[in-house]
Amino acid sequence: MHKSSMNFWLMKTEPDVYSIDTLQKEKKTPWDGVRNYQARNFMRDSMEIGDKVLIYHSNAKPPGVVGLGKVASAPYPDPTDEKWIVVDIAFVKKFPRMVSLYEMREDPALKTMLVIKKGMRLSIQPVTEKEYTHVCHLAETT
DNA sequence: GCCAACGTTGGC
DNA sequence: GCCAACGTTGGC
Repeated sequence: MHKSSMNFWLMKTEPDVYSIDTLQKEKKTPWDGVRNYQARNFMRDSMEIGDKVLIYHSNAKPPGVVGLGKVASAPYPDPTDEKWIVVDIAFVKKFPRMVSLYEMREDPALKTMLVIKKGMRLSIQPVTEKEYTHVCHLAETT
């Protein structure tokens, strides 16, 4: 059974470990190190090549969405631990400015986003197309 | 299978 | 650096 509609995601990375700038330089990377079953299942069962991704800097000052990526491979074993899996994520663009967590929280249009919920640690989250588009729009406006 | 202890995430 | 929230581990 195949899904045909495009999916949208938010994927967290700690900029001290792997930032949007590194992704821009490398153009594509295996999204390794995911050690949470729910996040793994999203990669394994729901992601499709071409899905659009908000790249989010966690453990940053401030935290927020810094740019865009896209899913660039089918799932395959995590090279750092073959019990887990990765997908490749390709660089798409770096935003002219960060859309901070604070700003997303304040925006009524984004009140359903998972990332703004207290205690939400999930490192890969589905977002709606509307949320995705709205975050992109915020990034392109002041 | 329960659940207390422990480890991790990640905002603040 | 603190600690709330959550996920995992392991004894029973």
